Amino acid sequence: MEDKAPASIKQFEERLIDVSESLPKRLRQCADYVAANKDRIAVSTVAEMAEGAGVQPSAFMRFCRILGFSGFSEMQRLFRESYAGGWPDYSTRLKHLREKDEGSASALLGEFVDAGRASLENLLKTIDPRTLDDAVEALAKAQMIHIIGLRRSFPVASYISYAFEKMNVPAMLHSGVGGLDNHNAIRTGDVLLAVTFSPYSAETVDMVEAVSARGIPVVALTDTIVSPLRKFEAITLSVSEVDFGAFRSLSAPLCLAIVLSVAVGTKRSD
Amino acid sequence: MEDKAPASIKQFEERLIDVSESLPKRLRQCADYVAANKDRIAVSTVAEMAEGAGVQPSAFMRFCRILGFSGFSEMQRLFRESYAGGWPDYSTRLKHLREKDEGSASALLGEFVDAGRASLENLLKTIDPRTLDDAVEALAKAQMIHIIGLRRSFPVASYISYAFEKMNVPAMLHSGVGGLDNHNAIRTGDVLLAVTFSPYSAETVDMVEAVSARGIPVVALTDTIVSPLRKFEAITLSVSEVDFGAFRSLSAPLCLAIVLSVAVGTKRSD
DNA sequence: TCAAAAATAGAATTTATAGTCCATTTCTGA
DNA sequence: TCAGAAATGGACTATAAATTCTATTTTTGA
Repeated sequence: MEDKAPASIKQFEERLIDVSESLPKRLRQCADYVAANKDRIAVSTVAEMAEGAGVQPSAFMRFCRILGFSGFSEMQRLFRESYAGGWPDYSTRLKHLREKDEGSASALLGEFVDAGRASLENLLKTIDPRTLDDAVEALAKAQMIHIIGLRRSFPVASYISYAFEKMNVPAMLHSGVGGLDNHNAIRTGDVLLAVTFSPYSAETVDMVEAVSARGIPVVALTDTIVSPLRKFEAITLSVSEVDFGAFRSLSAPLCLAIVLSVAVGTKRSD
Repeated sequence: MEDKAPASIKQFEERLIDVSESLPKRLRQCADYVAANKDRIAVSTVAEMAEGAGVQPSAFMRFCRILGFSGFSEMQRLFRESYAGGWPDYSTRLKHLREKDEGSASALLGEFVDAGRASLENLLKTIDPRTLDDAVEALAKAQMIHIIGLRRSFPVASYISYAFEKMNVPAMLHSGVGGLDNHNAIRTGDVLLAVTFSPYSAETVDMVEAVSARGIPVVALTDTIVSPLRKFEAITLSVSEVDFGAFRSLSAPLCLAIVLSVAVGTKRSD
């Protein structure tokens, strides 16, 4: 009843405060319980919420209506969506895009910008500061930093290499030019910084394996936890970038890469 | 199948890593999607998860079983229970990071993420759709696309090169390996795609000049309007990236680069 | 104190979602 | 190349959850 449903958590909270003054007993219990347990809404059933509030499910339903929702489900949707951070569903959006705008370049731009922003936001949420610190620490102590990252990961690797050079950090980019490998350049006291994303290039995985076996520390920049680099003892920073079609904009990995570089550069200059 | 269900997120992750090596295609997709979107499990239905992973719901069910659960619900319960509801939203989280020890790696991360987001937003506002279309048009008509971008711009250039190759667009990256230039590879009918940001590398500017004089079309990806490339007749896409300290995260240029690549690739395949 | 209105509890119904089954396709190894 | 095994897609069923309905209780105000 009343007007329309809150469209954001903020609006929801305002509405809750508004309304809670003038509520009868049971509905008041609902309001109090919800206020204290907002985070449960996304993952509970009405029955559970009702029990928590000490009321009947039907009472809880009435409460949802008073807040302006059509029912519990609608209210729950608000919380579920805002939780997952609005990770957009790209495969379907891409389909739409194809049909609608015939993939006009500016429409594409909008999608990629969106994907990039979501990825960056997610990066902030998922990176563990401790692991990041460990990675910086390890790299800062290295005599020399070896960087590998091929194919899709090559832009990231090359940017790290550029940044290190600018900051006078001794680093070597293993780009495999001319098929010349330089595995033997990696010596005790050095650290390997490996960048790889699905599909993981065999060369990178091999190098990590070989180097790791020799007891040389490895810092890995990869996607998700199922990356093959997990097998080895490496300090692993995982970043997930939203796919859009077959491509990713690399925003998040690059952002992390530059942070890593600057942090290492700063630490070393102390 | 297998033994018993994981009893914690940690066990869940271990299990996921364990099995993910040896999974067939569809189940592998499930594993990858789940690894990258763990937070979604608590608030999604099987149908949604399956769609996200690009598989049938029944395949996703099989996947849950392989992980040791009796079905999706049991797996979901694990995540719902351990769901602490931790959403400090993006802006408050960012504030925290900033306030926390200045110069720590995570604080830096906050700054770069923010800079990246701002740059992307700005990109959307400043790109002229007409110019973008012109650029796509020109590149799509090219017999061969030559790409140049050195130093700071090299990651962008190399990513474009990667994307073109994936989409079967004939392209050549002029990376200057070994100081071997291949200026003569650029022939009538080709187009040059030049990427350069301040400080503009002389090699790139020279190449644009030479090529432009021969009447070969040039598409330039550069920053601001004072770029030296302005002198030549080029289709110029300008992107400004927010600086943070001496470095930029390249989010915006890369985003534009990938859009350009995908648009060109799509157009050519018609 | 009593009648009317509002609120509530619990059962009944509807809907959404998980979970199952089997025909078809795709791999694998001789 | 082919037979057997594994994997897959999609329709089907069972189940759990949301929602509605109504009889009963509680509150309100004259």
